[in-house]
Amino acid sequence: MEPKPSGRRELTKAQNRETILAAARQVFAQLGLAGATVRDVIRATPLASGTFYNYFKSKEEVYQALRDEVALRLRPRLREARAGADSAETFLAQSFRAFFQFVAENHQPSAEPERLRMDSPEVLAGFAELKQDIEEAQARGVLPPADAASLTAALVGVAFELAERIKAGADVEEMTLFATQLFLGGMNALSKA
Amino acid sequence: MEPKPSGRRELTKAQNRETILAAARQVFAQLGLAGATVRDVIRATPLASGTFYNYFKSKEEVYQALRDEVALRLRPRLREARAGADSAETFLAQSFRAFFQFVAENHQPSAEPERLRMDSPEVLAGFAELKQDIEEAQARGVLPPADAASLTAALVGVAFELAERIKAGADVEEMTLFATQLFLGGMNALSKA
Amino acid sequence: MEPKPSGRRELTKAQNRETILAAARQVFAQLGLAGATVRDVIRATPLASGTFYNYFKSKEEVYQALRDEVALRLRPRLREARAGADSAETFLAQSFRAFFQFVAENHQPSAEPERLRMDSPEVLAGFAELKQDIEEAQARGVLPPADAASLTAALVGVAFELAERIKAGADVEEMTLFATQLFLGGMNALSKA
Amino acid sequence: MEPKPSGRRELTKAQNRETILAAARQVFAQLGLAGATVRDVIRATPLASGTFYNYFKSKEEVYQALRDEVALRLRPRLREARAGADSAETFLAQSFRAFFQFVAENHQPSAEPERLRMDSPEVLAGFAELKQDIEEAQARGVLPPADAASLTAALVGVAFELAERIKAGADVEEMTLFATQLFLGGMNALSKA
DNA sequence: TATGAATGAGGCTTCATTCAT
DNA sequence: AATGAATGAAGCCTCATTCAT
Repeated sequence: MEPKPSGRRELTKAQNRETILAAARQVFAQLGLAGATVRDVIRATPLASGTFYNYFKSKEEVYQALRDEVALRLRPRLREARAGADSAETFLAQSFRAFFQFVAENHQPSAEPERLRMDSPEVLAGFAELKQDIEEAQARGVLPPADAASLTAALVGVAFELAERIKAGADVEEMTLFATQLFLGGMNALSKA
Repeated sequence: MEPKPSGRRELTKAQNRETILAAARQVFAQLGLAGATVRDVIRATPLASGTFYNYFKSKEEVYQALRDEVALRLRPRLREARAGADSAETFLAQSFRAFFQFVAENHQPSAEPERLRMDSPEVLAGFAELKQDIEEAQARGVLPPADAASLTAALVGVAFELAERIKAGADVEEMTLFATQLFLGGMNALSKA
Repeated sequence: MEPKPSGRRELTKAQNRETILAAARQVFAQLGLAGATVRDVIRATPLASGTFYNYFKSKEEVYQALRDEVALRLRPRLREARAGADSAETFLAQSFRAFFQFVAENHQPSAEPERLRMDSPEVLAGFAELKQDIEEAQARGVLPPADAASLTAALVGVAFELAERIKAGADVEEMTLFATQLFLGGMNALSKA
Repeated sequence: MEPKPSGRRELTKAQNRETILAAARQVFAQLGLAGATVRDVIRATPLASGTFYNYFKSKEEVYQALRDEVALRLRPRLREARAGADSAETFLAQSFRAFFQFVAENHQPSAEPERLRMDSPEVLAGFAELKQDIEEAQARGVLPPADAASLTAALVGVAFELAERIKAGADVEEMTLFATQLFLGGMNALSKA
């Protein structure tokens, strides 16, 4: 009498997971991770409270999934941006542009300026990847030599901080140009020291 | 509802406030702002629960006091560092060194790498001050011209990100040198563009 | 934060609501509304503290539910009592008797002689109904003319005050007779004035 | 070196007590006895919290003092009203008029329609006094015979209930006339039964 | 006496989580 | 798998009251 559990069920499962993630995205943006509760997330959903636990063990797990999702969407774009780089300038400019564009597309005005925490496996992997790409580029002579770890940190720092200006309305190209020239000149100076 | 005989009267008001702040510093470091509760803070204190509310209205208020306190100790050191600068190199080197030294002295190992939120009035004022000093240094010819807002953001981003390396054990002088040269070369390039 | 295995599932929702109301009735009678706390009510129940909030938002809401419940049981009896009245005497006697009987049946010895507050919608509706019935009875000539609002107030005042004597052990019939004659004679006098 | 504790001190003491009572009157009117706290009363005062306990042991004690104060001001007026009564009509009319006038003068618009509780010694004494006066008046032939206890209850009930109408703006003389005639006719009927 | 900070019991409520349906 | 009522630990905070000054 029951219809056979076709693809319909699978779809529902995936949909429920997405429903929860979407609600969490919104709730975290409004309330911050600290302020949000599992209840808040559930309430922003047509689902029942128990259903949440079929998909996630805790608020933190959802948060983590959200961060990974971001990294998952961002990393390929960054990798691609760096892939075709045959000069320091293209390496930098394409990387910054890709990041700033992503920020511009995805940022949602949030009551909580909660800075993205960057300790999830996916995000850390993205950083490691960047460091590795820098080292390779240095080896290929595309980037001048300099301590890769510090350089990675500096790039990340500048990127995140200028991203705040993007969120506040600054122009993507302008920020890209600024960051690119800063690092072009800076790396040049570092390699001569 | 009956108070106990006490004896806690030996502690002055200011001392109690300090006691709470110290406990909060430790608790937030261990649990993070999100994870910590007012109860946790009180428990890390010899005081009674009600006493907390004689000094702070909420966890957030303590947190804010803590951030302001940091800014209050850091700002004079940064101002002083920049005050005597008669060249771009000294401006940058002394600023970075002061900041990195402060981080090295004050950082406590924390389970939560929770990045300092930078939206407290004191911290924001520190940023505004930096931007203004940069503009003045540019006017005096000490720093080459470039968009001061973006430059401030970039300096802050690099400083905070390299500070993480300091916390992880990196050398203050090394980081100072790296950052200084990065920006010396970078600003030079920017001013020529 | 771990719920215990339960077993409480045998009680239906409606039963739980009744359980809380019954406990509240008892607790309010003993401690008075002012003195009672939500905790007291919960403690007089086999339920968990959180369960209370599945049914009522506050102590006041329970109190209100209790008052309405009383009015809900009393009003039909009073209406019925007045319905068949074809003379002033039956109108009054049956009304007072119904009320005094209700009080005698339902009163529980209470530490707090807290007078029933009469501002709940249900109770007010009961008063309005009485006033209307009085006006109709006056129109039909069953009751002599007199200011209906004042008359209602007077009837209510006498009924409530004599109810105290009932609670203290006075006889229902005796009080009914007293009140009936008082108003028979009184209304007569008023209609002549 | 200290000025001798003249009458100044006595004045202050009495003033403080009055200050607290006045604050309590207001606070109870706004918040109701149940809702008001000692803190609320203190806050409505320029005094320190500890000072409260030099004058009263608890919120209830203040409340009781307030009720007694009312009874203390009302009783003499009622006694006087009845003193000169040489007929049932004057006995009733002067009593009701005195009471309604007192209500009209003293009532303050209150968020809480909290009915005056009538179990304080002072208030009960007032009732006993009334009952006694009624019995005396019956003995003198001024009032017709009827069960004095029930009659007292009925008078009180009507008086309090019509007082609500006074608070709502009804006219003192009108209510006095209504109540007087009701009881004149009513007692007459009762004495004949 | 007056003050007001300290106390800690205990009020109110929400929370994460389970589990019978 | 989905539901949602029940649970009770534990959060938040206010309260009455004391007592050193």
